[in-house]
Amino acid sequence: MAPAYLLAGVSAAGAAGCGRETDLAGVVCSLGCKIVELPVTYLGLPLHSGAIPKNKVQGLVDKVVARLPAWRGSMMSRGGRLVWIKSVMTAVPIYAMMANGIPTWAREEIEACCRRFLWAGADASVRGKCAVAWPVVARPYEFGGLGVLDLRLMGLALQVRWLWLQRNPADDGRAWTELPLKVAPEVRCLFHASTNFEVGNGQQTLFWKDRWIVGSSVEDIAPALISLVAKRTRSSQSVAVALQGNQWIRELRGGFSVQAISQYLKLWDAVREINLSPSTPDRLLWRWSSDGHFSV
DNA sequence: AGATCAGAATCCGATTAAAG
DNA sequence: CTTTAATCGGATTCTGATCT
Repeated sequence: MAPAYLLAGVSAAGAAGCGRETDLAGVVCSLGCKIVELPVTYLGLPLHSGAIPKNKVQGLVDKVVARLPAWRGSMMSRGGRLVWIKSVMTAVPIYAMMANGIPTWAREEIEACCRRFLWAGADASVRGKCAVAWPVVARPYEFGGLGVLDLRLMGLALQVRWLWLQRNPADDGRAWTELPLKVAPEVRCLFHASTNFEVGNGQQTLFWKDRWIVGSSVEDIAPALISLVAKRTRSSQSVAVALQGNQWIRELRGGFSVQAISQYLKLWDAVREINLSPSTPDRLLWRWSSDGHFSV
């Protein structure tokens, strides 16, 4: 049996009284796990009840710095240092970026480290030695860069991956699928802008938010109409439920503006043509790849 | 050869956003 | 509602390339 860790704020549980303590002991007994006080390092990552403290993140930055060659590249050509950056330096933070994401300051410190190494080598200062700005270096060759990984964009992509795994109907059966996922708003925007749903039985697709009507969402077609729907409904009602006896129309509350009426008619037209096929599940498609799959 | 220019990093203060 | 952190814009600093 795989070892499991039950992580709990022991001080909080202790304050709650001994009744809780015995409950806890029962859980520990039946699960065969142990109790650790937060914060803790789990699978090489800092785990914390609140925000991850700065010194834990600093440890990650230090790990990248430690990967600099001992002689600081004084014996390496600039091309050699570039290869080192691409294959070693930028690979170190990938794991942490995938799990939690890393704060802006940490990413900038890692980039500054790579920048100093590439342009200045063993010299301490990089001022005035950079041939081109770092955002240019971090572009693919075909866009005039040196093909170094852009850590900000890679971080976004790695976070989008969680949303993809959560929403992909072809990939269900994950225990955390129904749990709320905490990602940055721009990650959600990127996911929304990059994905289409191909509706089958309509159970996995959100009627109001997802892009499922020939590449656009209800939000795109009828922005004025959206405000008449309860927030909770917007983020939970599936296409299947909404189309069942035109339930979606009953979700519209409040007075219609002229604009809303015209958008309502437009949406009515678009939705009328949709036929669900109960036997096929919905499909989630990544718009930027030919096979519709997301990969990083 | 010396002056000047261009491009980039870094520093610093002010504004804005988030957390408790 | 206050404190703290993040972000932004402008000023400064630095070096190599170019011009006179």
